[in-house]
Amino acid sequence: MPKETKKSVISNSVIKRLPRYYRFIGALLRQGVVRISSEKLAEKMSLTASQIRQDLNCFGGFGQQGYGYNLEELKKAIGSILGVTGHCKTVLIGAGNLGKAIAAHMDFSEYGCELIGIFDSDEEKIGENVAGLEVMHISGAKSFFEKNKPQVAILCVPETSAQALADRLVLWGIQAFWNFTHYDITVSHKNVVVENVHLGDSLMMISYALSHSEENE
Amino acid sequence: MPKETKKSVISNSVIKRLPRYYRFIGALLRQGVVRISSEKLAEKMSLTASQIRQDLNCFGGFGQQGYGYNLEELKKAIGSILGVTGHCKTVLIGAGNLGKAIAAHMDFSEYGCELIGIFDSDEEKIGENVAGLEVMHISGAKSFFEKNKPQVAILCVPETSAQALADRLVLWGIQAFWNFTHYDITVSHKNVVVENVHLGDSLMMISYALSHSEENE
DNA sequence: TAGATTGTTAATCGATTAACAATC
DNA sequence: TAGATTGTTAATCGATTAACAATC
Repeated sequence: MPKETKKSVISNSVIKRLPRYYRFIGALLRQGVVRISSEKLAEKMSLTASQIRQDLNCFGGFGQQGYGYNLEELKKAIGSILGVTGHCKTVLIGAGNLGKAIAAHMDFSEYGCELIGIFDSDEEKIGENVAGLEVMHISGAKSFFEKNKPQVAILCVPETSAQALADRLVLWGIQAFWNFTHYDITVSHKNVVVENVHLGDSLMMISYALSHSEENE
Repeated sequence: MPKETKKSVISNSVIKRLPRYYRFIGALLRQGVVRISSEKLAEKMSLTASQIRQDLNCFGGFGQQGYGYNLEELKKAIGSILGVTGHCKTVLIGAGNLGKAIAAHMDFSEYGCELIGIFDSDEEKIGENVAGLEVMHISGAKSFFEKNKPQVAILCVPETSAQALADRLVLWGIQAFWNFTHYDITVSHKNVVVENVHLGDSLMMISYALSHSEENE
């Protein structure tokens, strides 16, 4: 029987690796693999066996000496650690190109979330159907929040409105942001969960890598 | 005069922080700030002054004792390090919801890239206008690549086609991937630049954080 | 039992922070 | 010149890797 929650504080480096484990384990299961040793998994993921064992042992002894790890068990365990079995009530703010694509593209339930409302300030977009939901005007957000108590806000608005909006959303009870804007929410709201998807930063890393690899050729 | 390229190998931790510096410096400039000390900047960015000085000194002495850093100079320096002045030729593969949104939403030139072609395998999408470009059929990609030599591929295809596609693209000369699929390109193509935008991973981090913060309340 | 492989402790490595002399 | 603040070296901290005894 695995002893859960061994360490009281898990380092951020470990946590950030969990979704990747979860993905690889899922893929292996789909291929019909039943068990795997830390060494074999390490090889597949380009990690060290040591790191895998250390990482997993932060949460409990999921393996068995001489056998390795049972993948089904492991997937369940990591899934429950990541909270994918939950359903955080989530709203999308900003139904532009990107917002719509996110709403339509993501299978929220697979990641422990549930999209329950979409808001925009543009009158033209109100009433549009996006991912099975009607876009609502932002002016109705406050009462919607009071009634439905969403915890997560997806921010897909222009940078100029992001700061003021984030302030209001926190006031209205939002506990976490999935932030697609350039605005750095963490700086002003220290006690709120923020996951930044700075697409521009990510793209710049590519131009950095390319401009510096050319030098070596 | 700043002495460029001081360290021969820059650690990844430093590089990943550069885009954030670049954003903050840009914002400060827009506010009319001319110079800043490492201490003040650290405060604004929730970092330590030490770290900022260490980071910047990997690339050269951009500051001046007793004065601090000139923001305009610094922005130019970091921009040129990041390669935003270049224009990596970029193609988008997959003109679904997400692909279209990325093409329309990103100002590629701001990040040192240039979108020169969009491909899809769905006959229905061919000819559609996305971000000023006509969607082309993937069957024409090879000759397009030979002629135009794109370096970067944005991958917005279903996971099932990602692996085979990545293999072909590498064969056709793609040097970097901006990867929006679940497939881990790095594992099979070690010498290619890969920047992953695993939106699912990012969303899971939110459900993790929320499910664990509730325990503390 | 013998072999395999974990869980865990100890050693190493790298990144961050602190301190301070150099200097604008 | 005196004050401010950098660039840089040294100290600390944390994360990764190696090693091995425990055990299935």
